[in-house]
Amino acid sequence: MGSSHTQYPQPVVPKDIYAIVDCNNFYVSCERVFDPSLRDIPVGVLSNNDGCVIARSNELKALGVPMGAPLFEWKDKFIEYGVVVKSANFALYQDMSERVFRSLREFCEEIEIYSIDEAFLRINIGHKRLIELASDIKNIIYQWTGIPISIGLANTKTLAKLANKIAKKNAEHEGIYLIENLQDPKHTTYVSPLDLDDIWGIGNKIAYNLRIYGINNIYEFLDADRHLLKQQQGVLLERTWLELHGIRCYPINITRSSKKGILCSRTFKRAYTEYDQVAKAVAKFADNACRSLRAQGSIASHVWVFITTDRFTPEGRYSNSHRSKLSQPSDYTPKITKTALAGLRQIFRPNHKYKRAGVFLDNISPKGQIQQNFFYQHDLQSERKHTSLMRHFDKLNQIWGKGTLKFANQFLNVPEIQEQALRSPRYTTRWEEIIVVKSI
DNA sequence: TCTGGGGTCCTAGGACCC
DNA sequence: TCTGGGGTCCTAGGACCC
Repeated sequence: MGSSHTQYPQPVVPKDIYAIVDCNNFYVSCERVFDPSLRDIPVGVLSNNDGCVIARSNELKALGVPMGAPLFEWKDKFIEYGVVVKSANFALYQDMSERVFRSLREFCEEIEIYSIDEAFLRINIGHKRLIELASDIKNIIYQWTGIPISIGLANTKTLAKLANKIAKKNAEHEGIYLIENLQDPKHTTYVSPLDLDDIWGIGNKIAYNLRIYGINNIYEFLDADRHLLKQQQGVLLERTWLELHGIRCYPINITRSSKKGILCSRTFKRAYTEYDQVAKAVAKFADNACRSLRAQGSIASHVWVFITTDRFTPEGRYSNSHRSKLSQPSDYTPKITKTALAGLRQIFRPNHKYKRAGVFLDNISPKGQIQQNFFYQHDLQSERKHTSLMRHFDKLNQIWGKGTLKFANQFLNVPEIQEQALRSPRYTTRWEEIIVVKSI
């Protein structure tokens, strides 16, 4: 036996475990909650302008329809297979998302909302029957919201994401999978068929590069030299490697951090050639971006505006952007809109067919924390006035519906920007569209 | 012809995620 | 005819300063 004086590093016994809760085919599942006739048939949800497929039911995936499939290319196949497509209804999805997370909090207070359909949970190891607990969560969420979920359990976020992928792909696990140690041979059956880019943090490009180094699958990646990975691909890949070995690099962030940039942009249904058409769109995007900015209590100091012609037509391609620094950081819609439009003036060129535009607010900081610039002290009073005006503006639009109040520069006489022929009613957010359940 | 070195800040671009 | 939108983080390189 070794000397009792020798100190060996003890294996860390985790006190908790991470779970990722992922809503299955979220947008499709939301549609199905309110329209049961969509169950068990291939369903797709479409992007703005009903351009391409952004969510697919399992039945649609089984037909080989990829993410982002353009509707016009697939139309005939869809008709042949009896596929139902729906226009995206983001207000509904956002509302359903909040319901799911509210329900999750009944089980666990330490939640990080990672995306509209995913959350990380920190579960105390005291719950030793992990699978049973996960199973309870899954059943209750379905019961309360109608949304099916999958749960991956592991010691790190990256492993939990991998476990989740396995849970989804292998029906026998009923949507729940636990990885304590990825090297354990019991996982081989499920891990071997996965590709490098099934790992969270490894995309197309890095998977391609790894293959060049002779790393072709997850097990070869695990055996790779950590320092070499860092040297060739950077710290992010090193962290991925560590996380797969069970070493935590990414903790669960319970406090929701505010956004560091806010973007609002759209592809137009038809190309615009006139300045006024593009300007109207830009004004609308600036307005939307300012709303999110105020909603998180921030101000921005930089305003980007960008325009671009159709990316699929090579001839006459033009795209440009302009960045302005505000004299003072602001959340005031008229000021930001004016700045965006001034930027647009700089980059707009006639005789182009513009297909897309956007406004991006950058260098964001919390409101009220910014030091007043000495030279702008006299603006203080007008700023207070602006703040009060925007508060009322937001309040009224919240009560009476988005778009009740608008600024004049959005009233240029051009057609509506989006077309969503197949959108389902906003069941949960609009009184006039809510489902009426007849009582007996 | 030759022509320092180190630090910081900013920006653009790339890669990833959903 | 018709091809989404909104984020994050890291890094390399330039500007600028001493």
